Amino acid sequence: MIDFKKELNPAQYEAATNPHGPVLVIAGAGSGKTRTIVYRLAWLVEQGIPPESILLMTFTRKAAQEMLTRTEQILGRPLTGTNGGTFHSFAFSILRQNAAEIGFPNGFTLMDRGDCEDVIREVKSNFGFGQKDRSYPKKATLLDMVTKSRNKEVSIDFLLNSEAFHLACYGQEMQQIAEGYTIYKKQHGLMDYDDLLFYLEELLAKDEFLRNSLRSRFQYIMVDEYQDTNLVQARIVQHLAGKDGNIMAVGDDAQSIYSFRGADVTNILKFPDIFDNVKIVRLEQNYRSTQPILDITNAILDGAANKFDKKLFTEKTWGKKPQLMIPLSDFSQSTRILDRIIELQKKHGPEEVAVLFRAGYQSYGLEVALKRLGVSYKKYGGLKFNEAAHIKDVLSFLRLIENPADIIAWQRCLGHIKGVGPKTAQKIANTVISGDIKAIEKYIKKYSLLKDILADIDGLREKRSSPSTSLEVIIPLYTPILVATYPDDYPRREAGIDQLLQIANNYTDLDNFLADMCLDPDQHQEEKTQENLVTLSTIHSAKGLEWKAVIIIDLVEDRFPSRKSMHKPLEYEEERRLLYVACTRAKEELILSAPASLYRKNSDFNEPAVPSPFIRELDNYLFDELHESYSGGMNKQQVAAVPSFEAEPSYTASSGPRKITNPQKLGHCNHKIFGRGKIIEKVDPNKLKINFPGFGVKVIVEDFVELL
DNA sequence: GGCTCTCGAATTTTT
DNA sequence: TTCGAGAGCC
Repeated sequence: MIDFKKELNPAQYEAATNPHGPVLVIAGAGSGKTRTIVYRLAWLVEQGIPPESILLMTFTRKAAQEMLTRTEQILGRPLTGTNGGTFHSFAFSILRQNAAEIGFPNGFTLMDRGDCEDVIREVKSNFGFGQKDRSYPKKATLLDMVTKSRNKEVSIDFLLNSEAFHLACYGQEMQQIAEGYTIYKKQHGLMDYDDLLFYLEELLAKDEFLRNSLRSRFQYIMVDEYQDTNLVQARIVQHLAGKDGNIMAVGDDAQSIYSFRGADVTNILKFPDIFDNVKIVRLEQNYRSTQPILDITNAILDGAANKFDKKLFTEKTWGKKPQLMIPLSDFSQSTRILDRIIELQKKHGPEEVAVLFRAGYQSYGLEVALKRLGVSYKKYGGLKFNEAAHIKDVLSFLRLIENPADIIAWQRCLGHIKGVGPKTAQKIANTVISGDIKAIEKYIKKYSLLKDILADIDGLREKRSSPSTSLEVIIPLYTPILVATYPDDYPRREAGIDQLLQIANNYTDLDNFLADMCLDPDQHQEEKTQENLVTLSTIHSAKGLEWKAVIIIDLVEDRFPSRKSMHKPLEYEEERRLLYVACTRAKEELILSAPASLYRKNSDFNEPAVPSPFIRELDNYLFDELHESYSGGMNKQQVAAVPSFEAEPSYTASSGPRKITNPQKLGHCNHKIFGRGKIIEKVDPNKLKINFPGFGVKVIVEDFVELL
């Protein structure tokens, strides 16, 4: 038996052992949220609840797996039958069994982001939109708007007016594209990520029998990261749980970082209104981080426009102050960070170090440096394995085995034939679907490769072969295409296809394999990597994880917060929460890095960079500041070495919160001694505040610089 | 209809 | 610099 009272604090205990009815757990960062869920699971099982009547909804499948594994550990026995996963994977499993009922009698194929963009392009060109207009929104933008309007459940016009006003004149056509997109998907048996949720809702709403059977099957429901659910997800939860069900929602409004995809914090706020007799439990004691780290994270939230009523506390009052590193450039940042990784791995263990960043591409420099030194790493976020062109190519063949109506896949497969583009591919596909043997023969005569492709696909469909067997047929067919298309790097891509074959070995069902490649593309990559590696991760993918030492890079304007969010208050605030999430991942050491300049591909110059406003507004007693010297070392609080006019020590933030300015508008200038610099703001009538890479911020009389 | 060349725009986060 | 879309030629 587990001594729950001893293992949990009173609030955690209350949440974990609540016998009946809805519970809302407001769990601050590092407050033992996962622990509470895990003990909740264990408690339910010890009370004699069958594990298969528990449904655990998380944001990634990785999180669900981890919770189930930890529960098994403390229970000391396997937990069979518990359903754990993401909303999307849950939706897929229900929908594939009830496809006909929602208008997909022949089943459906799940599309990833790239497929959706292809459909959008197709629809757009069918309408003939944007043919002469070079500034017409791109397919990616169009898809963004279509899916955002769905996820936020607002009209396209409303969306454009509120957050993309420059596109408002395209509203009418976008609306048509959105409708055409919906029709196209239905006609060809395709679904995107949003469809999984909306069709599930539709099914639950109209099929009372199914709804009741799911309700009686899942007596206990837990939803993690509730602040990141969107409206339709919240309604799905209501359908599944009923008004007074045994539902436990866990979340933290300060960690809401997915509003760009329609997540709505009000879900958490309205939870007590929607369900009856909600018990609210607050977890406020932080068990993860030391006090100096919490001081800085609390300060970051303090700057929020709509303040969070939250002050985390810890008993770990000891600990090192966080450090702010100012490398000379983003290029040298990689080397300096590499030094720190090695040092921190020695101190805390190789697994306990992570480098976090805003966007996937920001780790490229560091990845090159790591590879050069032969240091292995694991990376989360950024480009996905299954987004590589050659992987998508191979998967398209498999998709045609499942779903012959999948025109997008036909276009990918047949596009490799010389002289066949999207239009011809579509014609051939339609001929094949209609079964007009004579017409097919004609095409085969014209395009010799077509014969093999069709024969393989037909053969595999008839035999209903396993995913790996099918791949073994497809790979020899595809390899010549691969070699011809990518003459310089096909060996690397071949290795990727081998890896895909490894993954396929774990599946018996082609349907599930294809869906998982969209729903959870990374899981097997992770298995493949060994333990004991430093982690590189986007902040979004780092949610819910923790390390002893965390390094956050590229904390400069335009990169973090991203340029696009600078002038949109809501997005700007989300960036702040994102930084909050990043910093609260650290248990013992936190290092922030704000390079003084950024390399721009299109100019030979390193452009000066301004530290993120979130950093600038922090009081300087919260962290130690280190500057990179020209010899490559890091010096504490180094002041510019060159005699200067009114030199300011770089960004010590001594003056408290500073005004957010818009450096783009002020432009750049040249100075005889400091060289090229970025103008930050105008001070006095004739003085400028200028950031010179390597020298720091200076205030200089305008006449001494040459404006560029 | 497909392929290639040229010119213009632009650069997040994820299921 | 790179990507993507359009125009014009095959």
